[in-house]
Amino acid sequence: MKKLPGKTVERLSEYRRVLLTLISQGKNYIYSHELASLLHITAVQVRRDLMLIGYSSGIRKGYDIRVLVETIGRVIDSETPLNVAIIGMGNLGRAVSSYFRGKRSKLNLVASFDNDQQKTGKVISGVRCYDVREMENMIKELNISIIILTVPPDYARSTCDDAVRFGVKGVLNFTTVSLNVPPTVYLEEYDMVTSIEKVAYFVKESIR
Amino acid sequence: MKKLPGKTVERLSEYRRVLLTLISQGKNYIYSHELASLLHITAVQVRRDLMLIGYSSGIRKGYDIRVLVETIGRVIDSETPLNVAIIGMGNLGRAVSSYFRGKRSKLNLVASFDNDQQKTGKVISGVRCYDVREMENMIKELNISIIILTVPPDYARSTCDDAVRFGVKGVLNFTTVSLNVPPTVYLEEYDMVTSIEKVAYFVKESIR
DNA sequence: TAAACACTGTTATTTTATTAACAATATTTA
DNA sequence: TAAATATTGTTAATAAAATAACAGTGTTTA
Repeated sequence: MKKLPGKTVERLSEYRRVLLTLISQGKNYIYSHELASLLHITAVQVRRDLMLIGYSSGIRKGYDIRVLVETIGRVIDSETPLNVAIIGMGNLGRAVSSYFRGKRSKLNLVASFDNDQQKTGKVISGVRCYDVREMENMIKELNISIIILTVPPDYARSTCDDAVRFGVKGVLNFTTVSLNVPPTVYLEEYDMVTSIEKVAYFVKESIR
Repeated sequence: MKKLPGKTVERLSEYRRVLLTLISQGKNYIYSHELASLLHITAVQVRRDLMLIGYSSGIRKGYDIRVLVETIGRVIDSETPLNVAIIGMGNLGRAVSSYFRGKRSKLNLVASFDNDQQKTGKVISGVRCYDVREMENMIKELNISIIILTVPPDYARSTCDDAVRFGVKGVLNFTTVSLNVPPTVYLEEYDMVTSIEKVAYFVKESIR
């Protein structure tokens, strides 16, 4: 299948998230307009995304939620599970760990790293925490291909460079520092201050 | 000034973030292509964004960083500061607090809320933590117009509804639950699991 | 069972966002 | 100081994303 636009991948992930909660609530079928309204988008958007992944319900009483979840998984999940590590087990690292751990069968959170001796060697928020100096060994040994970077700003660049050198292929950067990676590595950056400022901007504009 | 596209607002916030660190490093001027490369975008993008906010350097040796920061502030910041509260002081709430507190002069983090008696009444990560039952009083008393929602999923909807009822105008939702707000309220949602899945997708596609 | 309806899948259109092109001009160099 | 260069600001072109339109077809209703 042709590589999907990033926006579509994001929405597919969101579809699955709400679909999984609907399953747990005992729902079996869902119309495109229902799914759309749960995510504040249009039904056309939903149908178009599903068209892109080649999914068709055939019937006119909505999509079979289980089948849809499975189809989305076949498209966006890796066939063989990918191993993930969190670097920096401060508040944010621990938050990410508890949000994420065990949620997706094809993404295993296999390790975390920190330089604080109080943390290393222990299991924190469900993940074993290693000393950052063990990064090279563990990335190779555990075949870690994705890191989530939640270290203090001063350590961000060097830690990322190291991880890339040790073979990591994807980086999710939550630090306030903008990183550089070679073109063979996928980098996603998120800055929560930017999100807050965006909210503030539109609030300001609306109450003007 | 006409309302700016959300994407431009995001980039302006990012420009300012890197410009502030550059100032602290003693840099005074910056070319559009330098700023662009720091954020992995093109120089045209930068110049176009600045055009949108009506900023012109006049000279050909880059933008005066201080002036640019000030101009961006005039556009995206509220004239009178906006008050912000974090609801839910778990790991994520505390992380947001330390990322954000004191960073922006026009956004004051004035309170946090939790239902854990161990936390209420104390100052946590630099912010006073109130009992959620005090939300109505405090939102009104402190004139809180923006909330950052970092509560467990089960509390997300009701907490958001309450806050909106008490007068909040902007919501930044970090929970895994998709929310509904009236059209007068601005809602921004971020799901870190989606970001991780996006990274995983592109990693998987690149190593195929 | 026939007509009305509702929903899907897909193409066409519109809108938004990004990139390219380039004239104007400050700055640098010879 | 004159020519060459580099950078900006802006318009034009392109690309990407979202929306609208609608034909086709299960499904429901009378």
